[in-house]
Amino acid sequence: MSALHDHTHCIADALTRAEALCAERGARLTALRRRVLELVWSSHRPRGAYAILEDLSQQDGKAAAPLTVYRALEFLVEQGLVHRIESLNAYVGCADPGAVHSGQFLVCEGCGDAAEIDDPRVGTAIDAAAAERGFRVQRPTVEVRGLCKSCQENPR
Amino acid sequence: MSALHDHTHCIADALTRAEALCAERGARLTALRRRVLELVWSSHRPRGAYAILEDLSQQDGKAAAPLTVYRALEFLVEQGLVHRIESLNAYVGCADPGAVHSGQFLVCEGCGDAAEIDDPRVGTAIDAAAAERGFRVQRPTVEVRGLCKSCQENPR
DNA sequence: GGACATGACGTTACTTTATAACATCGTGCC
DNA sequence: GGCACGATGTTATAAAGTAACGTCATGTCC
Repeated sequence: MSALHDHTHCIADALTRAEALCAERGARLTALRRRVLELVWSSHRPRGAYAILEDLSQQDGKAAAPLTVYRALEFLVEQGLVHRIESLNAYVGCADPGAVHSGQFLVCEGCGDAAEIDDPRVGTAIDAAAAERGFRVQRPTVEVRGLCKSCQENPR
Repeated sequence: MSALHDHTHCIADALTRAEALCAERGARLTALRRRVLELVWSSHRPRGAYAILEDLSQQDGKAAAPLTVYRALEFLVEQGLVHRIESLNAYVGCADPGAVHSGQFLVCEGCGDAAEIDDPRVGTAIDAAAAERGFRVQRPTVEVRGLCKSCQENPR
Protein backbone atom coordinates (compact mmCIF):
# COMPACT_ATOMS: atom_id res chain seq x y z
CA MET A 1 0.00 0.00 0.00
CA SER A 2 1.24 3.43 -0.78
CA ALA A 3 1.99 5.66 2.14
CA LEU A 4 -0.29 8.21 0.54
CA HIS A 5 -3.84 7.13 0.53
CA ASP A 6 -7.00 8.03 2.30
CA HIS A 7 -6.85 5.43 4.95
CA THR A 8 -9.91 6.72 6.77
CA HIS A 9 -11.76 5.62 3.68
CA CYS A 10 -10.26 2.11 3.91
CA ILE A 11 -11.52 1.76 7.44
CA ALA A 12 -14.98 3.13 6.77
CA ASP A 13 -15.27 0.97 3.72
CA ALA A 14 -14.19 -2.15 5.57
CA LEU A 15 -16.72 -1.52 8.31
CA THR A 16 -19.52 -0.94 5.85
CA ARG A 17 -18.78 -4.15 4.00
CA ALA A 18 -18.50 -6.04 7.26
CA GLU A 19 -21.89 -4.81 8.39
CA ALA A 20 -23.44 -5.82 5.10
CA LEU A 21 -21.85 -9.26 5.03
CA CYS A 22 -22.77 -10.07 8.60
CA ALA A 23 -26.32 -8.87 8.14
CA GLU A 24 -26.60 -11.04 5.06
CA ARG A 25 -25.30 -14.07 6.93
CA GLY A 26 -27.10 -13.46 10.16
CA ALA A 27 -23.78 -13.19 11.96
CA ARG A 28 -23.65 -10.80 14.89
CA LEU A 29 -21.18 -8.01 14.40
CA THR A 30 -21.38 -6.71 17.95
CA ALA A 31 -19.97 -3.42 19.16
CA LEU A 32 -16.87 -5.14 20.48
CA ARG A 33 -16.24 -7.05 17.29
CA ARG A 34 -16.77 -3.96 15.24
CA ARG A 35 -14.34 -2.17 17.45
CA VAL A 36 -11.68 -4.83 17.09
CA LEU A 37 -12.17 -4.88 13.33
CA GLU A 38 -11.66 -1.13 13.29
CA LEU A 39 -8.45 -1.49 15.27
CA VAL A 40 -7.16 -4.23 12.98
CA TRP A 41 -7.80 -1.88 10.11
CA SER A 42 -6.01 1.02 11.75
CA SER A 43 -3.20 0.37 9.26
CA HIS A 44 -2.31 -2.06 6.51
CA ARG A 45 0.27 -3.56 8.78
CA PRO A 46 -0.60 -6.79 10.51
CA ARG A 47 -1.20 -6.10 14.19
CA GLY A 48 -0.68 -8.44 17.09
CA ALA A 49 -3.52 -9.41 19.37
CA TYR A 50 -1.85 -7.69 22.29
CA ALA A 51 -1.36 -4.46 20.38
CA ILE A 52 -5.07 -4.44 19.67
CA LEU A 53 -5.72 -5.25 23.28
CA GLU A 54 -3.68 -2.27 24.34
CA ASP A 55 -5.57 0.07 22.03
CA LEU A 56 -8.80 -1.27 23.33
CA SER A 57 -7.79 -0.80 26.94
CA GLN A 58 -6.51 2.72 26.33
CA GLN A 59 -9.64 3.83 24.61
CA ASP A 60 -11.93 2.37 27.20
CA GLY A 61 -9.83 3.22 30.21
CA LYS A 62 -10.46 -0.21 31.59
CA ALA A 63 -8.13 -3.11 30.87
CA ALA A 64 -9.57 -5.80 28.67
CA ALA A 65 -8.45 -9.41 28.93
CA PRO A 66 -6.58 -11.16 26.13
CA LEU A 67 -9.45 -13.56 25.60
CA THR A 68 -11.74 -10.68 24.77
CA VAL A 69 -9.59 -9.79 21.81
CA TYR A 70 -8.86 -13.35 20.77
CA ARG A 71 -12.53 -14.20 20.69
CA ALA A 72 -13.37 -11.19 18.60
CA LEU A 73 -10.51 -12.01 16.24
CA GLU A 74 -11.65 -15.59 15.96
CA PHE A 75 -15.07 -14.42 14.89
CA LEU A 76 -13.65 -11.96 12.38
CA VAL A 77 -11.35 -14.58 10.90
CA GLU A 78 -14.22 -17.06 10.62
CA GLN A 79 -16.25 -14.45 8.78
CA GLY A 80 -13.34 -13.80 6.47
CA LEU A 81 -13.15 -10.16 7.54
CA VAL A 82 -9.67 -10.53 8.93
CA HIS A 83 -6.73 -12.76 8.05
CA ARG A 84 -4.10 -14.10 10.35
CA ILE A 85 -0.52 -13.78 9.16
CA GLU A 86 1.04 -16.94 10.53
CA SER A 87 4.62 -15.87 10.17
CA LEU A 88 3.97 -12.75 12.23
CA ASN A 89 1.42 -13.96 14.74
CA ALA A 90 -0.61 -11.00 13.68
CA TYR A 91 -3.87 -10.02 12.05
CA VAL A 92 -4.73 -7.84 9.09
CA GLY A 93 -7.98 -6.69 7.53
CA CYS A 94 -9.20 -8.58 4.50
CA ALA A 95 -9.10 -6.49 1.37
CA ASP A 96 -12.00 -8.27 -0.25
CA PRO A 97 -14.27 -10.06 2.20
CA GLY A 98 -17.05 -12.05 0.64
CA ALA A 99 -14.83 -13.17 -2.21
CA VAL A 100 -12.98 -16.47 -2.22
CA HIS A 101 -9.91 -16.24 -0.05
CA SER A 102 -6.74 -17.88 -1.09
CA GLY A 103 -4.77 -16.25 1.66
CA GLN A 104 -1.84 -14.85 -0.27
CA PHE A 105 0.22 -12.01 1.16
CA LEU A 106 3.22 -9.95 0.18
CA VAL A 107 4.71 -8.93 3.49
CA CYS A 108 7.18 -6.06 3.31
CA GLU A 109 10.18 -6.23 5.65
CA GLY A 110 10.66 -2.51 5.23
CA CYS A 111 7.37 -0.88 6.13
CA GLY A 112 5.62 -3.90 7.56
CA ASP A 113 2.66 -3.64 5.21
CA ALA A 114 0.98 -6.86 4.18
CA ALA A 115 -0.61 -6.63 0.75
CA GLU A 116 -3.23 -9.24 0.11
CA ILE A 117 -3.22 -10.66 -3.36
CA ASP A 118 -5.27 -13.34 -5.00
CA ASP A 119 -3.22 -14.55 -7.87
CA PRO A 120 -4.94 -17.38 -9.70
CA ARG A 121 -1.62 -18.74 -10.97
CA VAL A 122 -0.39 -19.25 -7.42
CA GLY A 123 -3.60 -20.95 -6.38
CA THR A 124 -3.62 -23.12 -9.48
CA ALA A 125 0.01 -24.11 -9.06
CA ILE A 126 -0.59 -25.12 -5.44
CA ASP A 127 -3.65 -27.13 -6.40
CA ALA A 128 -1.74 -28.91 -9.14
CA ALA A 129 1.24 -29.67 -6.95
CA ALA A 130 -1.00 -31.02 -4.22
CA ALA A 131 -3.16 -33.04 -6.59
CA GLU A 132 -0.13 -34.78 -8.06
CA ARG A 133 0.77 -35.97 -4.59
CA GLY A 134 -2.74 -37.03 -3.70
CA PHE A 135 -2.98 -34.28 -1.11
CA ARG A 136 -6.38 -32.70 -0.53
CA VAL A 137 -6.01 -28.98 0.01
CA GLN A 138 -8.04 -27.41 2.76
CA ARG A 139 -6.35 -24.13 3.50
CA PRO A 140 -3.40 -22.81 1.54
CA THR A 141 -1.17 -20.22 3.19
CA VAL A 142 1.17 -18.07 1.18
CA GLU A 143 3.22 -15.41 2.92
CA VAL A 144 5.97 -13.89 0.85
CA ARG A 145 8.57 -11.83 2.68
CA GLY A 146 10.40 -9.20 0.75
CA LEU A 147 10.44 -5.51 -0.09
CA CYS A 148 7.53 -3.59 -1.53
CA LYS A 149 8.01 -1.21 -4.41
CA SER A 150 7.95 1.88 -2.28
CA CYS A 151 10.53 0.51 0.17
CA GLN A 152 12.85 -0.46 -2.67
CA GLU A 153 12.69 3.08 -3.98
CA ASN A 154 13.11 4.69 -0.58
CA PRO A 155 15.44 2.48 1.40
CA ARG A 156 16.36 3.50 4.92
CA MET B 1 5.30 -39.64 4.17
CA SER B 2 4.04 -43.16 4.28
CA ALA B 3 3.74 -44.69 7.68
CA LEU B 4 5.83 -47.55 6.35
CA HIS B 5 9.35 -46.52 5.64
CA ASP B 6 12.73 -47.03 7.15
CA HIS B 7 12.84 -43.91 9.18
CA THR B 8 16.13 -44.80 10.81
CA HIS B 9 17.55 -44.39 7.37
CA CYS B 10 16.02 -40.92 7.03
CA ILE B 11 17.70 -39.82 10.22
CA ALA B 12 21.08 -41.32 9.43
CA ASP B 13 20.95 -39.87 5.99
CA ALA B 14 20.05 -36.43 7.25
CA LEU B 15 22.91 -36.47 9.70
CA THR B 16 25.39 -37.58 7.10
CA ARG B 17 24.39 -34.85 4.71
CA ALA B 18 24.44 -32.30 7.50
CA GLU B 19 27.99 -33.28 8.43
CA ALA B 20 29.09 -33.01 4.83
CA LEU B 21 27.43 -29.65 4.24
CA CYS B 22 28.76 -28.10 7.42
CA ALA B 23 32.26 -29.39 6.77
CA GLU B 24 32.12 -27.93 3.30
CA ARG B 25 30.99 -24.57 4.63
CA GLY B 26 33.19 -24.45 7.66
CA ALA B 27 30.13 -24.33 9.89
CA ARG B 28 30.43 -26.04 13.24
CA LEU B 29 27.96 -28.85 13.68
CA THR B 30 28.62 -29.34 17.37
CA ALA B 31 27.42 -32.29 19.42
CA LEU B 32 24.49 -30.29 20.72
CA ARG B 33 23.43 -29.11 17.30
CA ARG B 34 23.78 -32.60 15.89
CA ARG B 35 21.66 -33.86 18.73
CA VAL B 36 18.93 -31.32 18.14
CA LEU B 37 18.96 -32.08 14.43
CA GLU B 38 18.51 -35.74 15.25
CA LEU B 39 15.57 -34.95 17.48
CA VAL B 40 13.95 -32.75 14.86
CA TRP B 41 14.27 -35.68 12.50
CA SER B 42 12.77 -38.15 14.92
CA SER B 43 9.65 -38.03 12.75
CA HIS B 44 8.40 -36.24 9.67
CA ARG B 45 6.07 -34.27 11.87
CA PRO B 46 7.09 -30.75 12.74
CA ARG B 47 8.16 -30.63 16.37
CA GLY B 48 7.95 -27.71 18.73
CA ALA B 49 11.05 -26.32 20.37
CA TYR B 50 9.78 -27.33 23.79
CA ALA B 51 9.11 -30.89 22.69
CA ILE B 52 12.71 -31.11 21.56
CA LEU B 53 13.79 -29.53 24.79
CA GLU B 54 11.94 -32.21 26.70
CA ASP B 55 13.58 -35.01 24.73
CA LEU B 56 16.93 -33.45 25.30
CA SER B 57 16.37 -33.13 29.03
CA GLN B 58 15.10 -36.69 29.33
CA GLN B 59 18.01 -38.18 27.51
CA ASP B 60 20.57 -36.21 29.40
CA GLY B 61 18.89 -36.39 32.76
CA LYS B 62 19.65 -32.73 33.31
CA ALA B 63 17.18 -30.04 32.30
CA ALA B 64 18.28 -27.89 29.39
CA ALA B 65 17.15 -24.30 29.02
CA PRO B 66 14.88 -23.17 26.18
CA LEU B 67 17.60 -20.96 24.79
CA THR B 68 19.83 -23.95 24.32
CA VAL B 69 17.35 -25.44 21.92
CA TYR B 70 16.39 -22.18 20.24
CA ARG B 71 20.01 -21.37 19.51
CA ALA B 72 20.66 -24.78 18.03
CA LEU B 73 17.51 -24.48 15.92
CA GLU B 74 18.55 -21.03 14.75
CA PHE B 75 21.83 -22.45 13.53
CA LEU B 76 20.15 -25.37 11.81
CA VAL B 77 17.64 -23.12 10.09
CA GLU B 78 20.41 -20.79 8.94
CA GLN B 79 22.25 -23.74 7.45
CA GLY B 80 19.09 -24.87 5.71
CA LEU B 81 19.11 -28.19 7.57
CA VAL B 82 15.81 -27.51 9.27
CA HIS B 83 12.77 -25.48 8.30
CA ARG B 84 10.41 -23.66 10.56
CA ILE B 85 6.72 -24.20 9.91
CA GLU B 86 5.29 -20.81 10.75
CA SER B 87 1.71 -21.90 11.07
CA LEU B 88 2.65 -24.50 13.66
CA ASN B 89 5.47 -22.79 15.51
CA ALA B 90 7.41 -25.94 14.88
CA TYR B 91 10.46 -27.28 13.12
CA VAL B 92 10.98 -30.06 10.61
CA GLY B 93 14.03 -31.54 8.94
CA CYS B 94 14.84 -30.35 5.46
CA ALA B 95 14.41 -33.08 2.88
CA ASP B 96 17.04 -31.71 0.57
CA PRO B 97 19.56 -29.45 2.26
CA GLY B 98 22.08 -27.87 -0.03
CA ALA B 99 19.51 -27.39 -2.76
CA VAL B 100 17.60 -24.17 -3.23
CA HIS B 101 14.83 -23.91 -0.70
CA SER B 102 11.53 -22.55 -1.72
CA GLY B 103 9.95 -23.51 1.56
CA GLN B 104 6.83 -25.27 0.38
CA PHE B 105 5.01 -27.69 2.65
CA LEU B 106 1.97 -29.89 2.53
CA VAL B 107 0.90 -30.14 6.15
CA CYS B 108 -1.53 -32.95 6.93
CA GLU B 109 -4.19 -32.23 9.52
CA GLY B 110 -4.66 -35.94 10.01
CA CYS B 111 -1.27 -37.37 10.82
CA GLY B 112 0.62 -34.13 11.30
CA ASP B 113 3.27 -34.93 8.72
CA ALA B 114 4.74 -32.04 6.80
CA ALA B 115 5.90 -33.05 3.34
CA GLU B 116 8.35 -30.65 1.80
CA ILE B 117 7.89 -30.05 -1.87
CA ASP B 118 9.68 -27.83 -4.31
CA ASP B 119 7.26 -27.28 -7.08
CA PRO B 120 8.68 -24.96 -9.71
CA ARG B 121 5.21 -23.88 -10.82
CA VAL B 122 4.42 -22.58 -7.36
CA GLY B 123 7.72 -20.73 -7.14
CA THR B 124 7.32 -19.32 -10.62
CA ALA B 125 3.76 -18.20 -9.97
CA ILE B 126 4.80 -16.42 -6.79
CA ASP B 127 7.69 -14.72 -8.55
CA ALA B 128 5.42 -13.58 -11.36
CA ALA B 129 2.73 -12.29 -9.02
CA ALA B 130 5.30 -10.41 -6.96
CA ALA B 131 7.11 -9.00 -9.99
CA GLU B 132 3.89 -7.59 -11.42
CA ARG B 133 3.42 -5.64 -8.21
CA GLY B 134 7.00 -4.46 -8.03
CA PHE B 135 7.59 -6.58 -4.95
CA ARG B 136 11.06 -8.04 -4.45
CA VAL B 137 10.81 -11.55 -3.04
CA GLN B 138 13.20 -12.48 -0.28
CA ARG B 139 11.65 -15.47 1.37
CA PRO B 140 8.49 -17.16 0.15
CA THR B 141 6.54 -19.27 2.60
CA VAL B 142 3.98 -21.78 1.43
CA GLU B 143 2.21 -23.95 3.97
CA VAL B 144 -0.75 -25.86 2.66
CA ARG B 145 -3.06 -27.43 5.21
CA GLY B 146 -5.07 -30.41 4.15
CA LEU B 147 -5.17 -34.19 4.18
CA CYS B 148 -2.43 -36.42 2.84
CA LYS B 149 -3.23 -39.37 0.64
CA SER B 150 -2.84 -41.90 3.38
CA CYS B 151 -5.12 -40.01 5.78
CA GLN B 152 -7.79 -39.65 3.11
CA GLU B 153 -7.74 -43.40 2.60
CA ASN B 154 -7.72 -44.21 6.30
CA PRO B 155 -9.81 -41.58 8.02
CA ARG B 156 -10.25 -41.80 11.75
C1' DG C 1 -44.81 -11.10 28.75
C1' DG C 2 -42.14 -14.58 31.16
C1' DA C 3 -39.30 -18.82 30.92
C1' DC C 4 -35.83 -20.64 28.43
C1' DA C 5 -32.01 -21.44 25.17
C1' DT C 6 -28.11 -19.76 23.10
C1' DG C 7 -24.41 -17.08 22.20
C1' DA C 8 -21.45 -13.08 23.76
C1' DC C 9 -18.62 -11.29 27.15
C1' DG C 10 -16.02 -11.01 31.84
C1' DT C 11 -12.65 -12.92 35.11
C1' DT C 12 -9.01 -15.58 36.83
C1' DA C 13 -5.52 -18.43 36.23
C1' DC C 14 -2.43 -20.76 33.44
C1' DT C 15 0.24 -22.79 29.33
C1' DT C 16 3.14 -22.38 25.47
C1' DT C 17 6.47 -20.02 22.76
C1' DA C 18 10.33 -17.00 22.56
C1' DT C 19 13.99 -13.63 23.92
C1' DA C 20 17.23 -10.48 26.78
C1' DA C 21 21.30 -9.91 29.45
C1' DC C 22 25.22 -11.58 31.15
C1' DA C 23 28.58 -15.25 32.69
C1' DT C 24 31.45 -19.13 31.43
C1' DC C 25 33.49 -22.55 28.70
C1' DG C 26 36.05 -24.49 24.76
C1' DT C 27 38.41 -24.53 20.55
C1' DG C 28 41.54 -22.92 17.29
C1' DC C 29 45.13 -19.79 16.12
C1' DC C 30 49.37 -17.35 16.53
C1' DG D 1 50.36 -20.20 26.62
C1' DG D 2 47.53 -16.57 25.93
C1' DC D 3 44.09 -14.44 23.15
C1' DA D 4 39.87 -14.07 20.49
C1' DC D 5 35.72 -15.60 19.26
C1' DG D 6 32.04 -18.44 18.99
C1' DA D 7 29.22 -21.91 21.66
C1' DT D 8 26.90 -22.93 25.72
C1' DG D 9 25.00 -22.15 30.54
C1' DT D 10 21.99 -19.46 33.74
C1' DT D 11 18.47 -16.56 35.27
C1' DA D 12 14.81 -13.86 34.44
C1' DT D 13 11.22 -12.14 31.66
C1' DA D 14 8.42 -11.05 27.59
C1' DA D 15 4.96 -12.31 24.17
C1' DA D 16 1.30 -15.16 22.47
C1' DG D 17 -2.49 -18.06 23.36
C1' DT D 18 -5.96 -21.03 26.06
C1' DA D 19 -8.94 -23.41 29.83
C1' DA D 20 -12.64 -23.26 32.96
C1' DC D 21 -16.33 -21.20 34.66
C1' DG D 22 -19.64 -17.49 35.61
C1' DT D 23 -22.70 -13.78 34.10
C1' DC D 24 -25.19 -11.08 30.92
C1' DA D 25 -27.75 -10.01 26.72
C1' DT D 26 -30.68 -11.26 22.93
C1' DG D 27 -34.03 -13.57 20.71
C1' DT D 28 -37.65 -17.30 20.64
C1' DC D 29 -41.50 -19.98 21.95
C1' DC D 30 -45.60 -20.69 24.23
